[in-house]
Amino acid sequence: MEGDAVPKTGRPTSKDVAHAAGVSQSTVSIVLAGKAAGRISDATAQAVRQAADRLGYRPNLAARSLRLGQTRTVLLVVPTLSSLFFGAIYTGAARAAAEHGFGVVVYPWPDVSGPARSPFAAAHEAIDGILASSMAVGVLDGLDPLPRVMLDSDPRGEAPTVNFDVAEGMRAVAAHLAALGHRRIGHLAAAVDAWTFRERAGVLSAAVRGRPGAGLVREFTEIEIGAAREAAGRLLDRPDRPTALVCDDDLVAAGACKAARALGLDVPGDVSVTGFDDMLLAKAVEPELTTVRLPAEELGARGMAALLELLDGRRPASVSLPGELVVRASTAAPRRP
Amino acid sequence: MEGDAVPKTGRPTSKDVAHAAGVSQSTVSIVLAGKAAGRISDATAQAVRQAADRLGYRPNLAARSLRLGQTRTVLLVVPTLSSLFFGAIYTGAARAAAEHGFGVVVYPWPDVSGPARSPFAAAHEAIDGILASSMAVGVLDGLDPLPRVMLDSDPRGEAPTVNFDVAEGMRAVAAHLAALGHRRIGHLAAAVDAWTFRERAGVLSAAVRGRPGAGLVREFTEIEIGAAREAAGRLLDRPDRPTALVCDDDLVAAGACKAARALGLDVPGDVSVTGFDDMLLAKAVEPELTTVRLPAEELGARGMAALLELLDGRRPASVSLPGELVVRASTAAPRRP
DNA sequence: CTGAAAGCGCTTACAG
DNA sequence: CTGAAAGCGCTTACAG
Repeated sequence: MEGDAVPKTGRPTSKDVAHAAGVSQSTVSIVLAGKAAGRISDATAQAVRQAADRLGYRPNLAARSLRLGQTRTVLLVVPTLSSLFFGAIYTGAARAAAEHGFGVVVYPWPDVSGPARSPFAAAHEAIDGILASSMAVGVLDGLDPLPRVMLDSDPRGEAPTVNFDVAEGMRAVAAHLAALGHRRIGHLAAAVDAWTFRERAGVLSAAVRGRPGAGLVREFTEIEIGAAREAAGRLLDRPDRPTALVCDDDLVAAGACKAARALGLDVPGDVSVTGFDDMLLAKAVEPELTTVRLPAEELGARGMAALLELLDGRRPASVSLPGELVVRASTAAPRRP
Repeated sequence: MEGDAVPKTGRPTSKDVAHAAGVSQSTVSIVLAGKAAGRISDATAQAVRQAADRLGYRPNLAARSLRLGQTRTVLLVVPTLSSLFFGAIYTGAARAAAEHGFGVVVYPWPDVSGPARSPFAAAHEAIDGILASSMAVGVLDGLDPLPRVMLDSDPRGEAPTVNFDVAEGMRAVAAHLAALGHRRIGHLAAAVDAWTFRERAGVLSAAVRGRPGAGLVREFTEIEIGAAREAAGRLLDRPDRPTALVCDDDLVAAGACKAARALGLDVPGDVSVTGFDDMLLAKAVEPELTTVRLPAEELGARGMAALLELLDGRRPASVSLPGELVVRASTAAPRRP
């Protein structure tokens, strides 16, 4: 505690630790990197660790990055953070990254209300790889050739993908409704040009087309409560009113329920409604929503694992996570099938 | 386009640009930092910028950070990202930061489902300052003495704060309910040890105490739909059932509505319910919630502005953002006042 | 108006 | 088993 060289400028450096422990900077570096085994005597290693502790030493990451040519940080690009869904993806990704000593920087882009510049003009562009989720087609084209894994995206692209099996989820919705006896189906489709929504529309169309006597009408809507309500109203106003409304998102389903109620229609008595995602909202509204559970946190974690493999020089397999149908109170047999 | 020295290892450096433009590295640095005025001839500056463009040069941030001793990155610590509220704070903070060339790294902490380690053990700890929101008391104690601004936190701490005026918001709720004729008030209080909730409880107690003939009962609940529903059930089961339920969060209010419905009680006919936050949920449920609008995105932006001031050596003033009462359909006069 | 040099703090061959 | 040295890419005095 006596004559330790107190570093002049705030934080102690490895040089300070070396001085305090009476060894060289190289020794400090080797010990603190956990590479002492068979190279540094136990006594010396002990001394280094104690000195580091005492001084409160933490390595300067900028220097390490510069030397190593890598930052141990990856960028997560999501369309917005105004959705629990992407918050969950981040949480999963950050957890998986932390297990490997990596950090995650999120960038909502392109986000109307978010940062205006591209992720790569931002100050924190010191990055080893990119995880991008649910991007509209072409949004990421022509950008950095950094190692990249795509989440919830068209698997036919060049980058490895980690997806939900939305096709299976949508088929389960169609089968559930068919079993209940619904024949006139309305689809409240998200007006978002992304793989997942095209996939859902295609599967639902095919499923209904495959059933004799069944018909499908479709309206597009922003994923927003007011817009969803209006779109649902248009569907519900039709002379051949659908007995079931399949929605691309729980929020859209909430809007659909509001539209039904405004027309004096009971859910699920007069019209059944299904959602997609199974985030918090599905159980907050009344009736609670029949929906497809998409494990967003796991998607983030698996995506990060794949990216870490990629950074490690391996080629990760593309994976598809099952989406599970959760039947709650918003679906029932139609009154007059 | 002819004999440009193609950099060996991927990315071009300022040295490559210097060589391509036929100048020194210093000149490149000065020009690209925008400090050429009166120091470098226009022709030279032109040549540098063209060479940089052509090579696709982008400065290595690790090297810049090392040299400058600062990273132009700040850390945003929030309790969780499983809440739209904190997503909005991030969005606002990131926007304000980007305007000044700063990046923001979010860290949900302590978050059960999030990264396990403290923000300062994480890989991305290369940071100039900290913005922390809605932390439980003492959570940030004993950490880095980095410049810090607290959001939605006790203003009596050492760090500058940027807050909502929750006291005023809660007073508006109490006045609204009083004007409607409610006398028996139930408070569904968040079981979270944070400044904002203690403030709300204190203000509501005082407001009710100040009205002759009025009474207050309080139950604590996690901010979670199932827990809120149970807590609301306990309040609604009392012989002197409250005619109005004041909730610390819209999600809690949604749970309260469910509890009422389960008991055959109409909202707002038999019991009025108010929320707090006015995030998406408030308009997704039925009836739509009377609530206090808390401008979370603005909180993030103002907080970042304050932190940037602090990093600039100035001492920002603490600010308090008004929370506005939004009257919707979940409150009405009690049937038997 | 421009260049040569130092140095930020780290890690990793290379000597010994 | 340990140390001296080089070098990652940048910015900023300092010369000229």
